[in-house]
Amino acid sequence: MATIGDVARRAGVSRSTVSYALSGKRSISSETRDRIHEAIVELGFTPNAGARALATSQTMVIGLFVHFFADEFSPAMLQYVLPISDAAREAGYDILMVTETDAPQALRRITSSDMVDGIVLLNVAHNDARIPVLREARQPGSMVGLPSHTDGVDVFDLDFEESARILVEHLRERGHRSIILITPQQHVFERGGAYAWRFRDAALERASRYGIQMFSYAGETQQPAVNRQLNEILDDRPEATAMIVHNDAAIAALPTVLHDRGIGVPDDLSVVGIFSEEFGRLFSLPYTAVETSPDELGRSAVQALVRRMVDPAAAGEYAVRFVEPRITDRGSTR
Amino acid sequence: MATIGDVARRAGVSRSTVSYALSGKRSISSETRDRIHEAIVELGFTPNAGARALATSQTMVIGLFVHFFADEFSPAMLQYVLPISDAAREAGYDILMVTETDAPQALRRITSSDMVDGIVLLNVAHNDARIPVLREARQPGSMVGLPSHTDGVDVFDLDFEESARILVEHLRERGHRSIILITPQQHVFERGGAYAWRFRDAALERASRYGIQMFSYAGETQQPAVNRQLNEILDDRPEATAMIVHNDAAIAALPTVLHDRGIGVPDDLSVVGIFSEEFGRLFSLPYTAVETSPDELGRSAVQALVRRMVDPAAAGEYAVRFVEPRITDRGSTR
DNA sequence: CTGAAAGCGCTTACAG
DNA sequence: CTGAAAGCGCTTACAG
Repeated sequence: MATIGDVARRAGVSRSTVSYALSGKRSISSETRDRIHEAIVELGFTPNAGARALATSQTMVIGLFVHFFADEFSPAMLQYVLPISDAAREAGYDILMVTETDAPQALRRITSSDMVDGIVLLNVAHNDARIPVLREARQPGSMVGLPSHTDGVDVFDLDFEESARILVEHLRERGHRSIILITPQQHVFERGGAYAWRFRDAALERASRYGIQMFSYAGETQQPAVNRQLNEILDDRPEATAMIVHNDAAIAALPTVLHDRGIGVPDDLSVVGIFSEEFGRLFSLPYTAVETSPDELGRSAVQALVRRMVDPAAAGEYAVRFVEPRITDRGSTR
Repeated sequence: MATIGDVARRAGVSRSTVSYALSGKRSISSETRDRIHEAIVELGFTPNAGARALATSQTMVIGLFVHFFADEFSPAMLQYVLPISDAAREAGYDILMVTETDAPQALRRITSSDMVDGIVLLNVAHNDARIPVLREARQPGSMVGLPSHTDGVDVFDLDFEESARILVEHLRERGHRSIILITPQQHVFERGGAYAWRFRDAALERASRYGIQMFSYAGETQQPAVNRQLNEILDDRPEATAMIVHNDAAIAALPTVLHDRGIGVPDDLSVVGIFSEEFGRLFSLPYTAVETSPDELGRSAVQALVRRMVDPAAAGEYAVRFVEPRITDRGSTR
């Protein structure tokens, strides 16, 4: 493979001149620049990334940490990964994707060997074991999901409390006084997925303030349990006139279940959910819902990280930023 | 950050000795080894990946190229990505994930800057623009999916011809003489997804050999078109007693459509498909199907690549390997 | 069993 | 506007 030395020789200049021609960090006469460019093309030269990283202490790579839980409904995760990858590339970074089970150890390995310039964490839990490791790393970190301790990192998440209030309010305005709430799976609570209780608690609080009856259930994960549970809940609560679903597996299964029972939406039951537009399209979900904006969240996390990698001093205070929930009315309530 | 020099000084040895202690490439007295180990722990030393890559010409990173088509039914892709990531890590490699639209250019960038030791391609098309670039690269390449030109790369794919034959045979044995075939979307054919016509052509060939009537349709991609089309097809072909579905979006929608029409499986219609076990679980698909084995395919591609990266000479001839289809009987035929 | 030195391929002050 | 040289942090023949 051609090195910068080969290019320099061919162009009859020094290696430093080639380097500067490449970076544009000092002015070069147009003649030499042309000769260098020619030599580069002829030799098919591309700077070696490792050498460059060693010289500059910059890898132009972002480490992306994703968890995939075998027992979870996974198609949603991709909606975060893609915008993150796109946003990174737009800023000139590549993505090192890490899916290891022992994420804290992998995080230590990747950061302390300086394989990346920054870290994005997905699936962040309330007491996330990756956070202390990240805080000790040289590289800045950014994430989607709210951990208990947010100092030293940039945090982005949907405003789940407000999302819950919007949906309860939406149903209250339409006169509903008895509502079923399907929350994420029990293990999401156990694992510390803060969005689960942030949404549930806000919904319960708002309901009780209005004297609305709310029946809360932690959803099942896998079929056929999901369908069975939905049926049991509907049997249990014939008085409920509406349903709030904060659970991907449950909402994806709901159309079939309701259809089987001959329950019409919104005539017999009002249904609202919280999911991304793309998820809704994938499963043809006809329900009014709060948009979870994975695209916006992923991109924001990368942009904040890039700002900090480029200029740690100028990036300002670390912050928790909540994306404002928007409701999309699909006519599934009345 | 501590360097190998810091460790050497602290342990009172030379840098080379530290390096050899790390790699185990020559014997070290147990005393010095202990002193070195102590110094490493005290200083929290981890070798710099860039420096190591520069010195060894090995990055221990694999480039993974994935396409995500906005108009495609995407949850299936993740089933390949995960096993690939796992298999890579087991062999000591990390994954650089590239999702760029202009994949050929990205591939050239990544390989010629020596960011990776090898390449895995997903979503390979018949006339894939990435293949010529890959063939010119220094790094070996491995892929899932069958391109028109396979020299210089390792290729893994399901045996789609045999899959089609197995399913036609399965229905023929049960006396079916009139079968609907739903193939992948039209754009999959246009884009050169060879699996689409390999399966379809083999199915048609086998059907015609037995004098079985087969009605072939290219499936729709997005809802609500998917449901509408399935209904039209069923209206069109009341004489059909069975259905073969080679289309993720269609098979995911099928339970609802059949239910709505009051068509019982297998009493009124026999249905077989071709999808992974995990995909079937995700959508609760009750259909007998050929298993697509994304796990096995992804892992095999990585293993072949690792063999070639470790010892290009010993890895032997490049080959196309087809995974043998296995049928899982879920009782949806008779 | 261990060390001194060269080299991997870049970038960037320092000089002119 | 350009060059010679030092340095980034490793590994690995070469010597002893």
